[in-house]
Amino acid sequence: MVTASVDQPAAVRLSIPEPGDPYAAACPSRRVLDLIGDKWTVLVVGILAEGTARFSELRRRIDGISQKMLTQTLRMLERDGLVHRTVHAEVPVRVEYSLTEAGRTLVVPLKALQEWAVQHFGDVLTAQAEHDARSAQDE
Amino acid sequence: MVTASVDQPAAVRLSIPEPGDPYAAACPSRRVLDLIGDKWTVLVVGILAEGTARFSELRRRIDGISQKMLTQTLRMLERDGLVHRTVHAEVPVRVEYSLTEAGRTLVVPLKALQEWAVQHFGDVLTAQAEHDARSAQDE
DNA sequence: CTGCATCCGACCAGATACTG
DNA sequence: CAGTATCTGGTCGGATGCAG
Repeated sequence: MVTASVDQPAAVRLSIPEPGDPYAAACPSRRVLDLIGDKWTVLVVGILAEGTARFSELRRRIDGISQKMLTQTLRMLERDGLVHRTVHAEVPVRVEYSLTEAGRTLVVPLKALQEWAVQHFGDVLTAQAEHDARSAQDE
Repeated sequence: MVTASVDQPAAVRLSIPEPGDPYAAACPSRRVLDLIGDKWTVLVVGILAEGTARFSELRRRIDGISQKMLTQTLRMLERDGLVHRTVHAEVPVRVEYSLTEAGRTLVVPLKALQEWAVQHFGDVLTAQAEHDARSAQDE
């Protein structure tokens, strides 16, 4: 996998405005945006923010997620150091997931986003309906 | 255009727990998460937060975005009522984009997220490197 | 219970060519 | 300058079957 040293594309001739400028393709902070770009990540972190949860609990509470996607999301979060995985050597196996210290810091901005979503999705839907109605007329 | 027909899975047999519960697949707030799930959206809104910008300016400042993706992103944001599009009937044509009132409310949580990204991507990269090193050992 | 491996269809996104 | 149209490879993600 390796994150390869992307050779600075010629496109970036401007000095970088800030230390971590997401607008430069080469900037690693882009990877972080990809992280939240995964729609499941937001939901998983949201649940783990409440406390430790088992695999099957996550699966049950996140409506529509497949086993594959949940595993994949958790692996990624683990790799990023945001989620901790604990395997209890019992039979049957019990696996628990929880946020790490770093993971907990992500909760704050994520909650803000979630609240925005809840507060504004009504407006968004209305705007969509109006827009679509107008588009249909123009045909 | 795409807008994807949301397939209502039979899985949604539960009544929706809360007015806007993102954990229910049927809840429209999921669509809002999809919105920010688009990695370009965050960057476009970030630039427009500074003020009006032309198409080519956006294209230039967002390193790596294709013309097609920029158009698509802007159309989506326009449909959602977050971005306003103004066409100046000149030659050559000039088109300007700006955030609507609703769009500006999105800037706040998005900025928070961007700041988190800038502040923590170092930790994330470190965690990844350690994780990968450990994985390589186990082989 | 928790996961990995595989197959496979659907959608995404880049490249290219053309228009007002 | 600011798009639209189309073709296509690549990726995502669900379903299924198997394993520790």
